[in-house]
Amino acid sequence: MNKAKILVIDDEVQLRKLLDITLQSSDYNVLLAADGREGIVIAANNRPDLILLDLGLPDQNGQSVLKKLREWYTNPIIILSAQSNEEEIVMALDNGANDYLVKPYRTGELMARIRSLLRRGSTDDLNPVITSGAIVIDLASRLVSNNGVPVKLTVTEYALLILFARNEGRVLTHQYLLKEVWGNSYISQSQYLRVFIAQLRKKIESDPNRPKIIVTESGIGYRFVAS
Amino acid sequence: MNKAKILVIDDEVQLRKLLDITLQSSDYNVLLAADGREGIVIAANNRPDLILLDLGLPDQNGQSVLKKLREWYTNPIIILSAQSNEEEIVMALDNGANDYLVKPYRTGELMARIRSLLRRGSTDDLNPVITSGAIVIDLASRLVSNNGVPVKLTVTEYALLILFARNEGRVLTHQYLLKEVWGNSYISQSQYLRVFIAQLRKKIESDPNRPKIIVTESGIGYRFVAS
DNA sequence: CATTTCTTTATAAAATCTTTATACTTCTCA
DNA sequence: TGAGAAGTATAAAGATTTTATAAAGAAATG
Repeated sequence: MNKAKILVIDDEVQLRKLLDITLQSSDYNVLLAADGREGIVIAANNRPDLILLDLGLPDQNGQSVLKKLREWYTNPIIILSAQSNEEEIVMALDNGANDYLVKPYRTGELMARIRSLLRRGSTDDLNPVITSGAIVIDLASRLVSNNGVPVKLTVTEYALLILFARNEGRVLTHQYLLKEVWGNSYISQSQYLRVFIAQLRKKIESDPNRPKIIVTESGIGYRFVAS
Repeated sequence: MNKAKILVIDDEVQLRKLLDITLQSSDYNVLLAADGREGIVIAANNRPDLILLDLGLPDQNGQSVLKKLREWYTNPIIILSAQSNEEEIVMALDNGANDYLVKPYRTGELMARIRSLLRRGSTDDLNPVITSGAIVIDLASRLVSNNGVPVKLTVTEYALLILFARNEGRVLTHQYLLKEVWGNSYISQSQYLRVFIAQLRKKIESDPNRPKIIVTESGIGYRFVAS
């Protein structure tokens, strides 16, 4: 899964920095904007997955920034504000905010609310898939298929295939493959590797005698070729 | 546009009545439940567009009601609670709540938050039912049937099956399954898992010796295959 | 207390890994 | 070029690990 992008629009430097650190440590990609105008520009260019918007912005009324964003921006927007009067909250929510937190807010709660909003919105569940010719590797489901037909791989075979797929086009030496899949103590067991390469080819190559996906580089190692 | 249906689950009569009146005057259809058990039943039968859930319920822990609802209910859930401690809020949000309001809340704000949540969502999804071959899992009524014949499952078996069904096609590791169903301290008890998998297969597979629904991925875990 | 469900243990079966044997390919250098 | 060496491919047998299942005792349920 890809890191979610979060845009923070806040005029206070300290708060911006604090949020930056907090969000980064929760493994989000963070974008920062110091005022509404800048926020709108960055949002338009980067399409963040979520926006944290401080209502007490200097350059324009926060509510109008919210409205402008909502003209085209459909992902969640959370309002952070020192204002706790109901009128302001209701207006923000009716202007398209998905949540409203009164400052000082609690970090854990903010993070939970962010998770909650990202959870639903993430309809574009991009599950990472690697393809080479007829074979498709679905990393999230740990599923490999050849021409749509599921291929059953053992743990070791799968580890080997993944390693190849991740280094598509590159020659991987025997030592490297043995070290990565079996561990340091197996580095000299190259016969080992051959047995598994043969098994893998039997399962994914259309003609195992003339391999096109896992190609031998005599004396060095093997190479995974995607078409 | 049709009136939105809102289910209120709250044990206090006065609050329930107050919400009933407030919501009706905002032109919603209101359903009322006095405890978690009743709430789940009404939710299953009526598929409300939104649920207001009071966490201080008498019959069971509110968080567990929330979890049970979330097994199949996908529309917004707003938590109302007297508890304002962060832990409780974070837990509720992570258990699938879309919002959390601390009592006493302001009516106008609650209404705005309801509008906000109804604005997006309302992707009226059909029956939360999962099928694989002859077996049918009705998540809303917690009913499993094999060729139309009801299958009797223990709580643990059901929890396991649900976990599989929600991750159809994906390989679930032993550790993950053990953690989710039995808790962190059971992570290494994989023999355990095998016993329950065997039991489940005996109940739902047409030929338990050649399983087609719960497939073994040797060395890793199991995979649920829907047809 | 009877019944159901959970937990543990034992053992058989299956799948996978490891090793061995042998044939095949590619490379090297007289 | 072609014979030997080095490297590679593959099948298959044996060893090991992982999985399936029954069954018996413990705990929970009602």
